[in-house]
Amino acid sequence: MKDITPQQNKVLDCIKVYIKETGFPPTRSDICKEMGFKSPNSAETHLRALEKKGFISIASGASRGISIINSDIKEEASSYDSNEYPIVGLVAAGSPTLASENIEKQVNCPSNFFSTSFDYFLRVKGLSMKDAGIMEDDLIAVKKTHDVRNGDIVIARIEDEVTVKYFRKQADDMVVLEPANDDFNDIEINLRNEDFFIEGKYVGLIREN
Amino acid sequence: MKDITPQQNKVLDCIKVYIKETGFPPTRSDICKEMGFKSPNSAETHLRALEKKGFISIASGASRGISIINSDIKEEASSYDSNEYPIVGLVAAGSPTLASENIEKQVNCPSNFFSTSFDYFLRVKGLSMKDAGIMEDDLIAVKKTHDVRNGDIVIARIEDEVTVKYFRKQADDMVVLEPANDDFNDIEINLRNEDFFIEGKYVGLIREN
DNA sequence: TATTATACTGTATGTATATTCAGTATAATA
DNA sequence: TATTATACTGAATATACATACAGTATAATA
Repeated sequence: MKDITPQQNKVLDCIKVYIKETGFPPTRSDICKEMGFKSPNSAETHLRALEKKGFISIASGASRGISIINSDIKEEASSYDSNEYPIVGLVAAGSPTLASENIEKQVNCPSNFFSTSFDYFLRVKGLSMKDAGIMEDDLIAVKKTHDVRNGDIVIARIEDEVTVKYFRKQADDMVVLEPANDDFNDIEINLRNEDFFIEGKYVGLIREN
Repeated sequence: MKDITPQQNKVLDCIKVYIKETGFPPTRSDICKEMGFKSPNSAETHLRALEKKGFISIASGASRGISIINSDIKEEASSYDSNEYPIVGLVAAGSPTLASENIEKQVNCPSNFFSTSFDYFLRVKGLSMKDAGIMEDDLIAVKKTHDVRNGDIVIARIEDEVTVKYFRKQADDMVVLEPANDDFNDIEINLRNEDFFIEGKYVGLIREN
């Protein structure tokens, strides 16, 4: 996923504001009015770019069929610096962020709760990161990013499986995911022939007892 | 606000579910599919009734122009009560709660953040509870209470030392504090001749990375 | 250098959609 | 008893809207 451009970010913000104010997404024409465009195609191309980069999804054929992916729509809404963050279950298949049916619930949390901002909570399954103090059913705060360094704890997707592990880039085409538990083995990934994706970075943890 | 009929309630629910799942409101036709109606006018009349009763608003002329009034999200936001909680350093001497000079800082946190209410955060020193996933510098949410049971993780004070351990009452005059780390030994306390005090109970944990 | 991504204007069109009108039927008010 | 609210079917229509096509222009890659 490439970075968002300033103009695309403006369009994305404008969509979020529109939804917040009206309760439903804008049409291409609405976006033009807000942004000052004179052609609906200006909005259209921005939407396609945002879709391609994973910030929104567009329902084909449907009017106003825009939905924000893992957004902080309420960001501007709340006068306090708190947000609703989704708790995503670490289920077997697919990207954890995209599947709306995976959202357990929304929790309210100050947005500056951790030193690093974050996008969602992931409920941990298994004990592969036990020695890092990450236990079953813990909620880990995930920041969506691809900028990870050796030694970071990352949320990665290999094929259809999502996992939390230490990240280590061994070579240009080789990544090793290391568990923090002697009962588990390292996972070696050949980037050339395996579908590997960094969903984000572990920036904090919450445990309810 | 007038009473809603069961059927209207079903329609309202169906709209809410649709928005939650797709990110945008349904058309009259979508409602028909969900509800089993055969005419878009069935949906239309229900929408008008719901609008009249103040449950939704309908933007004239706009497609999918339905917005939910008094939605769950807004209710949650308005009933959101947050508090400042002190972070107390687990320093050598004295009760952790009382010493104001021990307060690292105040953090904002929703009061219903953990299933159990709590009173302050304690910054953990040492690794004696490592196998319980409690690591150095973690913040543990502490509820001030004396009602603890065997197996609970408690914040206890022995003489002038504050510690976090598993609690086990061995006999009427004997309490054992068990660490979650093989490198540490159990602490046996004779209640008759030792100054022992339960500061509170561990109800949650927060870690910043 | 050719190509791709960004960032637009402007026109056109099929269809998705809101919305009205015409009915049928039942239960609850006034 | 007349009226109003509820709960639908079915058809018709103006328009709201997505979306494709045809351009122009600039900056960033390969």
